[in-house]
Amino acid sequence: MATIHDVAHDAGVSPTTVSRYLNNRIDLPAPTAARIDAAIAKLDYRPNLLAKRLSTGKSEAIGLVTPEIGNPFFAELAAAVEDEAERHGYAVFMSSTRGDVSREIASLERLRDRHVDGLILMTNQPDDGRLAGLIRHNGNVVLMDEDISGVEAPRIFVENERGAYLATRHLIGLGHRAIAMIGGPQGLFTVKERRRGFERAMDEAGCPIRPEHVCLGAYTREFGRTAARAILAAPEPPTAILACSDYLAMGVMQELREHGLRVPDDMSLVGFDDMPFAELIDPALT
Amino acid sequence: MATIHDVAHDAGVSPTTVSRYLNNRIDLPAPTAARIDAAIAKLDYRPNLLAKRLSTGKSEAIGLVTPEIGNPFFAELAAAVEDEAERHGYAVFMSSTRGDVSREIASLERLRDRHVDGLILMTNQPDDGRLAGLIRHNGNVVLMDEDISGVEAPRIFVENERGAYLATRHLIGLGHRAIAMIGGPQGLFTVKERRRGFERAMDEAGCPIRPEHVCLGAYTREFGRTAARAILAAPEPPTAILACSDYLAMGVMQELREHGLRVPDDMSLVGFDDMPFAELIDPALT
DNA sequence: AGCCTCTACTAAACCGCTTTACTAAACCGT
DNA sequence: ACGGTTTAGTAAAGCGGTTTAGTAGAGGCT
Repeated sequence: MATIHDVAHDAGVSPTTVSRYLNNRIDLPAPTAARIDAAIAKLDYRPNLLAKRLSTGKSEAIGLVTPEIGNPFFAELAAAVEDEAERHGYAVFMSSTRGDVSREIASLERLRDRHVDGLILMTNQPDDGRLAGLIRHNGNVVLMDEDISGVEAPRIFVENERGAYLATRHLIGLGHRAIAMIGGPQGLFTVKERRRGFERAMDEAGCPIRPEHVCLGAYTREFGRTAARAILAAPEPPTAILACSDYLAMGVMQELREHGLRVPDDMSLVGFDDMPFAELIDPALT
Repeated sequence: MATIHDVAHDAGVSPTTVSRYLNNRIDLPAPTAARIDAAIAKLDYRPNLLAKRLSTGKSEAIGLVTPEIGNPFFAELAAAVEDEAERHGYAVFMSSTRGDVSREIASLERLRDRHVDGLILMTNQPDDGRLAGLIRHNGNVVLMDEDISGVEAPRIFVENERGAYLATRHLIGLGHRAIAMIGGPQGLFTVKERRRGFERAMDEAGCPIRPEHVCLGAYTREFGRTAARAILAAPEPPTAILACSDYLAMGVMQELREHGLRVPDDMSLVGFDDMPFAELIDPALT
């Protein structure tokens, strides 16, 4: 493959000139520029990215770390990230951590090793301090969806508290007073916030919250089922459930169905996230 | 950051020796190895990947090109690819083409530009020859899910013909004789194969296929709806539909629902792909 | 004429690692 | 004692760009 030297030689200039011309760091007289352009076209020259990166110290890539890329919620975010990155000439390295901290750490090491210039990090479990430490040390990390405490980094979140508040208001508006809430892992930022929104709505409406109607555990369909089972077994079951993710809601729905309960006739259900397929299931998920 | 030179100096050897030692290209006496290890630990040395890549000419990354990473079918494949790549120390650069040929071409250019060492390519539309040409020229491409004609490349496919055959047999086994088929874009490998399977099953059972019961167009939910509408409007509607992707099936389901038809009471429906959420919708998608 | 400024470049160092070709010294058998 | 082999390395040339510091020559001003 042609190198910048070949181009320079063909155009009768130095490699420096070609490099600077290609990077818009120099204004060349039209004839010279034309000669370089011609040489590039003739030799089908493409700059060697590997060399460029070593030279500049930039990898022109960002990492996108999600708990599970196969989860439509994250996949959709990933697609959007990729779109924007591409617009800026950046590549996106995606990885799924499967809730494994060591994989999250590995992605931060990729950052340190200059594999990527920056990282968009989404986690879904409480941090034991290790992530926070690494992020502080490396910089160039943006947190998304879920917070990591003790970190100074740009962060982008859903309005968790408000979302849960509105969802709960919705159920209260339908006449429900005994409402259960199912959420993700205890200690997680989104869980706390959504719970706060739920509690605020309930408080404002003067609805008591029974402790056994609040189930926290994981943002998985399986936990949705487990929690629904527990809630149904409670002495005084609720008439509505706020599931703090659509995955949870799907699990709840399955469990309800197996108990012969119909949504929304026998039990009202609201999800959180509005995943692309939420509207496809029957009944469509609120 | 420490470089290989710093390590070499600290350990009292040459950079060559450190490099060879780290790449297992040399057997060093234990004391020397220990000195190098100590120096690495002391200096917290991490090889500069950018430099390594320039030197070796390998990017240690592969590209994964999907029509839409937000589509669970591809997202799940992506997660599996990532798993395996990581096991081999490779990163995965993912991209969604949105069915845009120019994006598919761009990904092949990344291959040429050594952005990635190889490519796993999934397309979902017929190629006009441009892709085939580029692939032939670049090499190191693996085709997945969908074929591109005129290309010599490793390829991994679903058993399309057999899948459609079995699905159709299933419907026939339930007593259906008038079965419609909805598929993706005309000319696509998977479409042809699945259609062949459908036709074979129908032929074997002696069931006639009405031309207006075969709708080809796109692997989208929207086309599923359109096709279902057309099929319902046919003079003699079928009693069952084979939708050649779960996305199509979802569209069909929605349309049926809006027509007040129940699945499977009023119309049988079988999907293709077994997407992760296929079992979650109600009724669960066969 | 002499000095300054501007244009249009370039030489060479550098990024940090890999790899080829080579050597000094120790060992070994006869 | 000597030639051959093995051990334990090393020097230096890449890989292909970018960038800093600089220069030759033309033109302008006094």
